[in-house]
Amino acid sequence: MPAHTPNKPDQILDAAAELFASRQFHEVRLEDIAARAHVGKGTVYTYWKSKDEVYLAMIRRGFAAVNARLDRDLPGCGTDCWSQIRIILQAVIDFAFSHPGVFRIMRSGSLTPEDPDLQHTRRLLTDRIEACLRAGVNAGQIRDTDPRLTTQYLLSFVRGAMLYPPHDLTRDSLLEHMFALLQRGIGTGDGR
Amino acid sequence: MPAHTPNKPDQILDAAAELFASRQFHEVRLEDIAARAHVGKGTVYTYWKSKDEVYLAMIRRGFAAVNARLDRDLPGCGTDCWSQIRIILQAVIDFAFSHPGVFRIMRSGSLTPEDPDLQHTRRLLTDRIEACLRAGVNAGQIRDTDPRLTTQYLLSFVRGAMLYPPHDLTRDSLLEHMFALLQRGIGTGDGR
Amino acid sequence: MPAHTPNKPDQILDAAAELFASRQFHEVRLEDIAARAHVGKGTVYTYWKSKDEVYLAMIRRGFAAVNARLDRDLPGCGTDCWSQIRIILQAVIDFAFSHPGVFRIMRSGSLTPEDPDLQHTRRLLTDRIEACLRAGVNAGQIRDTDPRLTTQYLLSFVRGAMLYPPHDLTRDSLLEHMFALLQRGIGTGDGR
Amino acid sequence: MPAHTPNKPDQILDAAAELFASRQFHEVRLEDIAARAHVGKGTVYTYWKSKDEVYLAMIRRGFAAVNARLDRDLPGCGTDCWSQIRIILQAVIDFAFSHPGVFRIMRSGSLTPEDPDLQHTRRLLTDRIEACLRAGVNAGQIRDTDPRLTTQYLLSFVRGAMLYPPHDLTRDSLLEHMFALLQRGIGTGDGR
DNA sequence: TATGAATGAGATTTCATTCAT
DNA sequence: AATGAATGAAATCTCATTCAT
Repeated sequence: MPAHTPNKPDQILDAAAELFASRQFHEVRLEDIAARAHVGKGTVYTYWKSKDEVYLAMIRRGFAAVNARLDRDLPGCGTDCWSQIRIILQAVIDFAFSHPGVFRIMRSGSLTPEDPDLQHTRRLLTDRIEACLRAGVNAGQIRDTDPRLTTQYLLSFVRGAMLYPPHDLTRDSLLEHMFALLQRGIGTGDGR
Repeated sequence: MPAHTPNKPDQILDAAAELFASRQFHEVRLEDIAARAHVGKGTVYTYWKSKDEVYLAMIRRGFAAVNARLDRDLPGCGTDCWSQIRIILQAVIDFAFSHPGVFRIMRSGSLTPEDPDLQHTRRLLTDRIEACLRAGVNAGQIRDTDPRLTTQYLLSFVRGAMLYPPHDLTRDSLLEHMFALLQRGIGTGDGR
Repeated sequence: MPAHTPNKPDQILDAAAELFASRQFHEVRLEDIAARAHVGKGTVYTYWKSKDEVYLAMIRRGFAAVNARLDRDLPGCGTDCWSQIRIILQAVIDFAFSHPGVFRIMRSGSLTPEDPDLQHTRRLLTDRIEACLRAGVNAGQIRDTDPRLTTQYLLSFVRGAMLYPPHDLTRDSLLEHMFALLQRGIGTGDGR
Repeated sequence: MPAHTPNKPDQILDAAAELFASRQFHEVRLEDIAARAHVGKGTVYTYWKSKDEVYLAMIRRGFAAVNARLDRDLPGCGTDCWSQIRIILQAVIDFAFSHPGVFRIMRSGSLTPEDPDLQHTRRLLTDRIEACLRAGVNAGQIRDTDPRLTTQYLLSFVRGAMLYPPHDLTRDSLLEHMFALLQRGIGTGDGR
């Protein structure tokens, strides 16, 4: 019995993620999700109350995954804001490349109604990025009149790139392109 | 016949735009669109042959509007790439502020199936931006390893800003913030 | 075009009545009702919001029919309470024989939740019977310590008789048997 | 082992009785019954093989209880038919007050399909009442053209009274009201 | 014997679409 | 061209029942 056997809920969310990634919400039948997860329709309903809840759970898990990655990587990278920004970009880009469909939905802004749980998990991520930018401003390494806006840019960068990607896009090329744009766009050249 | 009386198809697309702006595709009933446009359900079908077609028509109209604005404003602004970029940003931001829901959808990447007509209209816009960037590179005013990617950034910037906007966001503040980021991020400082 | 062609709602309630008469609520599929009424499933939903609503509407119509019959017959039968009781019994028995299943349900006491509309229509009938009994008491033709209770008896009589009927039960034999029991049971022998 | 601890099957039927009393068959989930009886869902299936069987068992138990009461009380009350009728009314009314929901269902006439076992148990009760009435007719104490019908009345009386009871209804007031109606309605005045 | 997670048949309900007017 | 009553395919969701433990 391999230790990494996904439990039922994760197994179902994996299936949901794959399907919602390639089709609109209403084009995915709950039965398809169940079938792909190799469980019965009814089993899905033992974990969530409706198809909407499955959808939300899948997105929440996406944000949680990025947050978990940052929990792991940020503490060890020192206090230099540009190092941190690089770590953040790496985490976001890695997730976006691994789960492009989920990442697109995470930034779709079309969840009605926004549930509080999801709102919270998303805020965790954006607050983190914003805090990093503000720290950079305070340290004189960043000049930015609106870090809140820049936070949104950063996430939207990645989504836009994934949406209509140049044919030779790789994780690294995207990372370097974005990092260069940011460093020149809001960097002060200090910090060394 | 006053010029500002929208004709029936536009009236219907206006209604569709308002509704799709705040709810997912499957949450908007064709009946809702008809009701809000003050026409019968059947009338919608005299202009388009399905709900999907109405959705696509609404988005196409969005891209067409931005393109029309650029047709009008770009020719008169000279050949300086930064002037042109400013005009482009202004056009996109203006549209996004006037029709936030439609703009979000125009960049939603969830059109299934992608119809060729729409693909064409969208290309018209992105090609235009890309051409402008490349001209800047050639003129030595822009340093950019991947103008295609930067084109996507530019549009995604706006979408991201509109999605979770800071409370004090205005057309002008967004324009200046983005323009500054771009000019420092990919500008060479030459060209004046 | 015959004037008595039932309109769609009545046509549907007729079908519902026939089916609910012979099977439990959950054994009747909405599709069966629609099929028997020769309409599409969706048509039923243009008139009522749910299967429950159809069920309630059918019962309300039952009470309304008995009330209508009394509206027609009671005014012309004079003020003698025993004549009136006979008219009432006749109306109730006639309805019960014509629509045994519906009548059983009308007295099933198992509607959850009781909707106010139905409660009202039922009260119209029971109040009428009770008023008749009280008038008889006041006129010295009836001796009854609890006309409210007797009203319930009267309706339950009919239901009980229909439920497990002796093989030779007819409208007339039931009417006479009940009338005799009542006249001797609560009559004073006065009034002639 | 205290004698009043209900065994598991009775415990389950008690739970079923409480639930079926206030809701329609299809509104009660087997899971609800199990939960209220503090047993697992599967346990119910070790005693009966379907939800229908539980329902029937509950009703059979109701008739059996009334029959048992009559087995106890009738033998000792002599041969006078009016004493016996009083005993019968008392038994039925007592049961109806203790288990109003079950009694309503016992007389609901909506058991599908009628199972032979239940039919038998019910006949035991009605035959007993009918026999008592016929004995009274033979003894000249009762004048009744159709004792079978009267038997149904008697049970329906109680049901009707319980269904929409006057606010001040008690076991005794109901007993006296019914007894008076019957005695005057079908009594001959002889027998004392 | 007792359990409750898992199941899927089958129910209700919705809503895009049609078409007679 | 304009309508909206009628439709039924197809979706979501429920819950009686099973069965491995």
